Amino acid sequence: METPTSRPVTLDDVARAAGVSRATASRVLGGYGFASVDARERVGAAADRLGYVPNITARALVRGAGVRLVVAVSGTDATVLDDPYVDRLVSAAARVCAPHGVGVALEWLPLDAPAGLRRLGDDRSVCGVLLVNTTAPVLDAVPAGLRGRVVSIGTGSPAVPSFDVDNAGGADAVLRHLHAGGRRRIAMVTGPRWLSCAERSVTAYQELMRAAGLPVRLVTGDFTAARGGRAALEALTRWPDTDAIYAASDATALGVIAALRGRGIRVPHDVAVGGFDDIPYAAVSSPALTTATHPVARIATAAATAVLDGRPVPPVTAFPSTLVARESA
Amino acid sequence: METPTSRPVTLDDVARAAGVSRATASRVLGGYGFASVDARERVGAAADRLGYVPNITARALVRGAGVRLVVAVSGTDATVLDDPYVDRLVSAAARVCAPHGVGVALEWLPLDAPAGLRRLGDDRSVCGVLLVNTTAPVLDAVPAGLRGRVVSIGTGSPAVPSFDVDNAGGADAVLRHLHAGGRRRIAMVTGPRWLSCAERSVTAYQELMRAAGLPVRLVTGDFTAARGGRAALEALTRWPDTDAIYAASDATALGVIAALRGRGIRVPHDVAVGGFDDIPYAAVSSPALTTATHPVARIATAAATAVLDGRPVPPVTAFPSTLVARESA
DNA sequence: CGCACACCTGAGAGCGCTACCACCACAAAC
DNA sequence: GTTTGTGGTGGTAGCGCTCTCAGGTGTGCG
Repeated sequence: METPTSRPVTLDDVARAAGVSRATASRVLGGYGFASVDARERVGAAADRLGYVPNITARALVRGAGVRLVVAVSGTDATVLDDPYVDRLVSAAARVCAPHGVGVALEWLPLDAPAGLRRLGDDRSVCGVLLVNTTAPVLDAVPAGLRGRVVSIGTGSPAVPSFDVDNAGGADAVLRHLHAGGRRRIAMVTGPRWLSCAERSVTAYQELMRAAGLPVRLVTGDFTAARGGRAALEALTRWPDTDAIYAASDATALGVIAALRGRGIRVPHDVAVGGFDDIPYAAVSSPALTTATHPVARIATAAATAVLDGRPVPPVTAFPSTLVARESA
Repeated sequence: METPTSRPVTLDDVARAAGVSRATASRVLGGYGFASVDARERVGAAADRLGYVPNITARALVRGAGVRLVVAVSGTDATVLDDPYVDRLVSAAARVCAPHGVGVALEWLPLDAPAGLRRLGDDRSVCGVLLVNTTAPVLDAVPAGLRGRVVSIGTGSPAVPSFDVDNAGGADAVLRHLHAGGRRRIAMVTGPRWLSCAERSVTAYQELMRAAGLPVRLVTGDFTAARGGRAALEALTRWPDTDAIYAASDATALGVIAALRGRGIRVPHDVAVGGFDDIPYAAVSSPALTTATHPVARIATAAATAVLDGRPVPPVTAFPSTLVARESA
């Protein structure tokens, strides 16, 4: 601020201005070790008089700390990065990381790519990794150097702690609501079948149907609206008496509703529709979508915080999912 | 990979393994300066045999380059960071930055806060700033040290180049479509009035209405669905004969449609609704939303690339917005 | 033969910071 | 008086990398 030259202000400048050594200035600004009240005051004053901002890069280098948190999303191709769910995750992580001087990078991790993970483990500028939508083989391939710096959002494993919504609980809540509403021939549009965390809601569906003596009607989806619409039509073709459709995501459910409307099928009169996620648009769809909550931002925040803190975390952290009953079911 | 100790592989290790100096190894791996074919091969082989990954932090320090790109979103409070639009921006930026070893941080920039900007300018670990939804005063407060490293998404200024969708063009396209459909009493739900890039669509609306001899009916919104719904009701109360509503965002439009449905007003039969953004859910809403495209990811990609490249960019880059006619209008 | 001009290489000086270590002053304990 | 802290301080060795510079070796040309 005061420097006539535009040369950035360094710790040396502050130390000199305060009449102390660089070591003392570092101690004061870093808030560790001893420093007299006098020194603290002089350094503090000099620092904000000069507009000193510590150089995160230099600090990270000497401390051996990373400056990037990588969000690695597994999937068959790079289009998995286009999912609004990923957007939300990245955004929440970037918000948590900002005050720590850490930035977030987003990468696609091919399903069969331990190589990509190894590179992340060997990269000293990476302070942590958030594995998203990953599978057991990928989790098993996590290199030792990454242990403790990586958490999974979704599928977990003994080696990698996981953060996720209670998929089974959320599915259960919506399905019971459907059942309580008198629906007895409930089809489900799933997420990608290779995604084991998504399979938990499929399992919940299957168990509930069997327990209630109801038919199991599964159609594969991929969380997108377009695929959801096609899946709904497919379900109706295979089982014309279907009176409810449970979709594994709200986007899927919205696609389902649109497809049903296109066929002149009334929701919820003819077919009830339930979703999962409670995205902002669920409340304003027509009809308003009955769904279960998925606190994506909170999950990402917790996961990023865990990595940033570096403290050990429990192997599984499940966030509760609660029913939001609206009009569609 | 081969190292028995888990000590990370450094350039020194590679150089030693290849039997050359660190300088030569650096030249080969950095791809600059001269290096014999022999040296190139030996260094390359050693590098991937040892699993060498350059330490971005050290490189950034010596080069004086930053490792973070900050997305700073202006607004009256921190809730502006919850907007899916911001999520999309951050995610796209994070994707572009990843291969460059740069991470993205997300911050809220209070509307009256040049201080926050100055700190970013003095921070040597910040390689660039993406200013989002900002205002002229903020733009004027951009410190000299940040010039050339900052671009704006939305409002621009002589000092800061901007990237944005052609707001006026998109608004125009939707409004003309409304007019062509026979609508003559068209109300508009705006974005936040302090946001000058959003005001461009308001201006387009006003000009078109005046040119066509139609009444100007403005209600203030804030891009959210909830506010859109309230705004629609307000418009209908003030001007009961309104036959079309143009919303400044798709989220707003979805809220408008939900509110109209709640009042038993048919869309588009009684009131036509047009939006702006063409979010994924616009295609599956009921009725499907007529809107104009807003290539958010492309804009963010271009903006981030511009900052990363560091080359001068034209003062204004406008991305075309095209009409997507669906059912709601 | 000498000179210019390629191509190629290694030594080494930092980038800005942290943290280890040695040191000093002074007070309390022996 | 000596020992043992204990608060406070500065010197300085790096963290891993880039890049300048000085110094090679070879080839073409006057």
